[in-house]
Amino acid sequence: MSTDERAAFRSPTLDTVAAAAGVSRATVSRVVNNSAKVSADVRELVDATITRLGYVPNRTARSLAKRRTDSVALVLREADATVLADPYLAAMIIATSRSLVGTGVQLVLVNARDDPEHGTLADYVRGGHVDGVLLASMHADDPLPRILVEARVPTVVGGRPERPVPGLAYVDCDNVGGGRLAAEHLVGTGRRRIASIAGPPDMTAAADRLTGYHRGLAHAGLPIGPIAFGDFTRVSGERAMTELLERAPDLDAVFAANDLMAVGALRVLRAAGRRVPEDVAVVGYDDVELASLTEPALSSVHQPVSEQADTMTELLLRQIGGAAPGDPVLLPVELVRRDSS
Amino acid sequence: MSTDERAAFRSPTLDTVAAAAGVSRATVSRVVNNSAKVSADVRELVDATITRLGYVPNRTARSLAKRRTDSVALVLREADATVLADPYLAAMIIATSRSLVGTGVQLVLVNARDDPEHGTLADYVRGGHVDGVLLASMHADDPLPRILVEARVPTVVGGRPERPVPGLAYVDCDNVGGGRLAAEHLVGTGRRRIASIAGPPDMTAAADRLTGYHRGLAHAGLPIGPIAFGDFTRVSGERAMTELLERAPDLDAVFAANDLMAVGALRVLRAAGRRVPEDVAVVGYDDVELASLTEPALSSVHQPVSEQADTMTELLLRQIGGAAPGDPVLLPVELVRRDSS
DNA sequence: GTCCGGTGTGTAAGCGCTTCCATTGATCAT
DNA sequence: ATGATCAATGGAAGCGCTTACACACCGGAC
Repeated sequence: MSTDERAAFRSPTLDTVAAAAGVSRATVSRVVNNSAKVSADVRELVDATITRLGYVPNRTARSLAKRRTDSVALVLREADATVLADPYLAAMIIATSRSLVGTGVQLVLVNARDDPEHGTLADYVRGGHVDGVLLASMHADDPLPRILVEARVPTVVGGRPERPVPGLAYVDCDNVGGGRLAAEHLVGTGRRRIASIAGPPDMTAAADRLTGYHRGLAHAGLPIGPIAFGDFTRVSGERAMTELLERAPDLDAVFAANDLMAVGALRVLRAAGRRVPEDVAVVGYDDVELASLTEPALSSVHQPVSEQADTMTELLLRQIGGAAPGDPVLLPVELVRRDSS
Repeated sequence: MSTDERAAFRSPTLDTVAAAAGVSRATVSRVVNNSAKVSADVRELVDATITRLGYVPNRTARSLAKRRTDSVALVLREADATVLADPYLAAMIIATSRSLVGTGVQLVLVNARDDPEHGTLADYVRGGHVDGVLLASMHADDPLPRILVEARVPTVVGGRPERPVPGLAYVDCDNVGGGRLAAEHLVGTGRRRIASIAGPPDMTAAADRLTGYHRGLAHAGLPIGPIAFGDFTRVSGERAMTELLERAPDLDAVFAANDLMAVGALRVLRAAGRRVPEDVAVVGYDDVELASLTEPALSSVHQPVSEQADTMTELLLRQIGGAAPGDPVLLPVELVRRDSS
């Protein structure tokens, strides 16, 4: 069937219904939006006509008239497919989708790669296809948040932006607290030569976790152990662990800035003949499902992903409704202790 | 900033540009769509005006006028959050998003739970907010595909529908072939008492894998081993494996209909003191990243998820363009052999 | 010089809906 | 009775864009 043919099956419009019910378009519109004063009998008549004709309002037309699309964009700022495989991000997508259920707001998934040159994405948003933007997984140098704020597009960022942007709302998990939690836990179980596999320094989440970890050690009066950097992939975790073992063969614990890298560490440790947790304790971050499936099961800092998504959408919808962006929100994390530490 | 205030910042429209450039709206429109004949100098003038004014076309208005939204829905038919955690589904979402990059078509993620009563979703689609629908993870009794086809909404299903629906396009991975591949592999490595953890019988993918597995055994002249059913979650895999060990303590191989359940089986086997692969060989299905991370690493049937997503979007876009739905597509799978078999 | 076929541009009629404003009867106090 | 008030409805003007159609203008064929 061609587009033309399909057009022949055009569904009834407000006019059709109005004519069939013998009332004006305006009245039908009022009924559909259950707005204002419509007498009970007219309402009933119109409702009946609507179901009889199988009328369903055209969202596009409505959007145009109301200047409101009732949909928001979830923008993923990851060009790299590898990083997109991150289960945390996947969880974020699902959670966001779920938190929108029942609000009548639709979720448009926008892949960052739609945006070869900066500005295109901003234009898209300004094009009026969405009422607001949820920004996930940003990198430090990303100009997008500022652009959006300046274009007065309601925006909420997941995670702390590198530099504060006035009027930019964001919802972060307490990465500093999480890093500290991990350090304190390891110290508390008697570890003294604690190494760390950090994430990419250009991501604030990674930097904050490292900061917290440092603080935890400092607070316990311990020196800062060796640090190797990864990019949140398993392979980079393996590389980092190998490096750490060379630089500090006597380490007795490792804190990895995410679970994928922790899993990599686990493998390298096993290959090197170190027992976990007897010889080396390992703590990961994110608490993705994978963490409970490894052998030994991985201790990890749990992030409230659903809550983060819920908060983000709530802030966004409120902003779309006209409220001020409001203050940043920091969500608490907790350590889930399993067998690896 | 309230909605009203924001409205005050209304961006320039076609009219604004037309007035500023001293031409008609139609001409500006032609330039924007680089359509038809516009003289070089006028085009240049208009282009300049557009950038000067920072004009960006309003997609909603365009959609209304063209009866075309340039966006498609990806509908997830899973009410249950647990199943939504399936990495295969996550991969599907990402892959679909990626395959749309560069087409100018947007992806709207629709959670099935938006659809408490059947019909709502169909209405949504007919509401003209999307040009077509991608259906993922359907269950056998789902009336949606038929409804969509009858409403003449371009639709492509991922996976084989239980009952053939005339005029319904779908893209499936060769589940029968995959099941058979797994069986043949296990037989080929000398296993003789092969058990199976099957998926929910109301999902065609699960049923087909089981069928293929049966055929593989039959072809080798082996009797069909014990079968336990799970629901594609890890926990159900554990339960199933426990049951199988009771019913057939002498089994020497297990084929699980997905990786999550295979991981569950792995744990139960270890707990039961069976060595993998020495005592019991295990093969999973899906080849999600997790499969390469278990200990021992899991052999698994690999599905071409990206290719499936690509094919689906391609078929859909073609259909939206006016082409007939076309024949179902069956994508080949392959066995990835790792340490568990 | 007239007629023809292009070309480039403008005019205006939508696309399907919302919403302001005016209109019409009632209802009520005076 | 008379005007004021109010609820219910209709009329009509948009929302910002596309696109058939008409029109003017041009060069060339006759």
